Amino acid sequence: MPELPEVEVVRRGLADHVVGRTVTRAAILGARVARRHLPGPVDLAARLTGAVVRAAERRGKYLWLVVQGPDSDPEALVVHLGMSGQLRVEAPDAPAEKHLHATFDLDGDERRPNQLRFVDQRTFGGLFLADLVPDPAAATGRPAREWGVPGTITHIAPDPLEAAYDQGAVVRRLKARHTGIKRALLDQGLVSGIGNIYADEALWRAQVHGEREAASLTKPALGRVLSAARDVMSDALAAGGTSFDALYVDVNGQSGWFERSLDAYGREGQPCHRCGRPLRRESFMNRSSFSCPRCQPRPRRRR
DNA sequence: CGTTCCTCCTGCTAGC
DNA sequence: TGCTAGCAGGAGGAAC
Repeated sequence: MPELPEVEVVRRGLADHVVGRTVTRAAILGARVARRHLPGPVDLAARLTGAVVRAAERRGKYLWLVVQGPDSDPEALVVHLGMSGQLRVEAPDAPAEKHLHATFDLDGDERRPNQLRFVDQRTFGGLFLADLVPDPAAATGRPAREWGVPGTITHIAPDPLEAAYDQGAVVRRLKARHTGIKRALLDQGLVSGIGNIYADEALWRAQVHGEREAASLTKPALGRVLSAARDVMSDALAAGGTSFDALYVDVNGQSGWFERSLDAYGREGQPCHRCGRPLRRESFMNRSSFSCPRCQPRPRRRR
């Protein structure tokens, strides 16, 4: 499942293979992939045709291409991969994938594949156009984003790897949250980019159970959780960023996933890498959570 | 506003 | 063998 590191690998691939090129033809296959583009798929395709790709940007799990038509201001083609979305760069005559939802032909460069494709099995992902606005989360005294951010995703908080991220501010907001720390980590309005896998990894590193009430943790403990989240995603990016094929903007998440060294997620019954106790799996928020019964004791009262 | 719950979707696996 | 149920889960919106 693509979380911040996987999406960043995709963004880097787009920066290498798509930025600077012009969309000569756009095709949206089916309405669902463009459901968040309110004017509809025909409008989306029409507005992309002839646009130049200026940049590839990301905040948390959201990705966007800065695109600019010949007579218009730059705008954002926002892409969310959902659970199974992939962006690939391929030859236009490559066989259509089973769950192909959009194609974007890119202007001629005979040495490079020249069709960007959006493929998504579970169709939680999608594409839409948005105006670019100044980043409301820009921290004073830090470099602002050159192109701004899409206006429709200003509710998404900065992620731990970007300049606008302010860990102290997130700690202060966590101190006011009367909910489980894991639930809070997954709230993209508080800190973005963390999904179920990296939430479990961060909590394992910080030795905190996910059902501990956020507000009940000390500020230093909250800081350790957030630092662990930043570090584990940074480590995953370093490990996954090296192995993608030039023909694929993303390896699809799979090869990065298998090579990743996880300490908690999916390790039910396997020994804790710190203390040796078998890890447990708990069902929580209708999804699985993995933790060490010794290093991450459950809170006495729920939450 | 904060918080919780539900829903969207397909493919794979476990169990009968 | 073939069926069903359960599971995976990001994010938005409804409901309280």
